[in-house]
Amino acid sequence: MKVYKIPEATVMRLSIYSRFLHQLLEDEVNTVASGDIASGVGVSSAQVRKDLAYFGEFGTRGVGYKVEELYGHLMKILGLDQNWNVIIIGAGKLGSALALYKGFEDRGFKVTSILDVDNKRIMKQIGDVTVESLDLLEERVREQGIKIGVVTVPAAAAQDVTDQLVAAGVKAILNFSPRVIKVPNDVILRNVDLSVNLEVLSFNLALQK
Amino acid sequence: MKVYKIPEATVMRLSIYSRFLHQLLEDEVNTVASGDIASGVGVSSAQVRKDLAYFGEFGTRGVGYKVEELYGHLMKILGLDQNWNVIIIGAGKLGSALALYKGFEDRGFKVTSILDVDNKRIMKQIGDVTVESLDLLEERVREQGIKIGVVTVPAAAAQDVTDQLVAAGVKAILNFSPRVIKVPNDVILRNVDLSVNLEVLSFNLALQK
DNA sequence: CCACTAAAGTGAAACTTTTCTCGATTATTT
DNA sequence: AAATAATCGAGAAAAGTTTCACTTTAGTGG
Repeated sequence: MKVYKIPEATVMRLSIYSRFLHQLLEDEVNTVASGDIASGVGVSSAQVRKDLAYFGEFGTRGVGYKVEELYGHLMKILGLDQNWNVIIIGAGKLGSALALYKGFEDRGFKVTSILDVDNKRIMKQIGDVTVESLDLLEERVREQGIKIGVVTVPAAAAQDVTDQLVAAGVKAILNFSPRVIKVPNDVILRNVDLSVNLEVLSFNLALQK
Repeated sequence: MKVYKIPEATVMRLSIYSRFLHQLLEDEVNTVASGDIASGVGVSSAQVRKDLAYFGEFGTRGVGYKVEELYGHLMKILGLDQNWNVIIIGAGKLGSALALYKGFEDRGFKVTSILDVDNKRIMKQIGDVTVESLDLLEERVREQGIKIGVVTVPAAAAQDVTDQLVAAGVKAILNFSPRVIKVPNDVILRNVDLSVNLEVLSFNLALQK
């Protein structure tokens, strides 16, 4: 089985499957068929099986998958069998909300640093992290072994902050700013553009009128 | 030219192109080639032309596109030649951050209602909107002509809140809760799953190790 | 222990999206 | 006025993704 290139859509679905399995675990369900997962998350059963097939054979023909076992596999595949320290740059409303977002902690992401340039925000307490100066970026990344950075600064500052994260050795960046930013090839970038998402809705609404 | 089915990826890129064009407008650039847009937002020039081709012929061969004109077309296509009133359900950190998010206002999305079930949040002031009881959902949707709802409630409440939005006549939903929710066919749904995004990063980091 | 049923796994087909290539058109230069 | 350069638009090709249909295997009931 070749694991050359996994479609990003597959990875996103795996993440969703894993959360669905977690629900099943809590309900003490032991086995689950691809069709159950499929109807639970709104895809086809063939899709579920194809997605899993990239990584191995986890099921038993005629029976299905053991929930706990498959869940373990998925968490491992997603790299969630470990904890990740995360740094957030930008302590505005969005950065603060993300820092306090329970969904991250539940999945093994721990926000260990929040930095900002604005003196009014520095020293502010967010959860159990204190906002610090952006000058400490490199130091915090190094001492906390941070691989993942989250950018929640205004568009104008996004590229600059990203460059600093890259220079400090961060390997993956989640960008919430509404600006296209560039990173070297060996750094993984994902954009969560809140406006784009609303605009896709707007487009579809305008279309059906 | 058939406008039967536009890929969602195309719509998302149009949104990004339009913001890039807005920058050019501010810099008083008059014309732009598909290649300029392409390198500005990190796609291929053929991709830009194909995306635009779904909607018409906006350029001049040998020359390029008039920035202002193309910008106007894109805004129209995206349904941003009008303002949209938006209701947010869930006045927690994330809901509050979104309500105050400047990027929405800039693009014609106005948050006119924020509702919650929690009495501790009701009456709170967020920007110039006061948090109100979820009981007012139908009333506010009706009187404010709301088509777009944003769900920022905990996973357990997401489906229930969504059903209420649908019942009230909302036609498009942006779901931030980490739960797969179901809507009728005629309602447009988009999910912004913050954890999924981090997990895609985690997957790729784990892969390259 | 054999027939039957359920469901995973898989190769091929269908479909979708992106990239390539090239003819057409416009502006510019000589 | 003709040659040249730039760049769009579109059909074809390529690549990628999803769905289909079938084969295989494990468990179950007679």
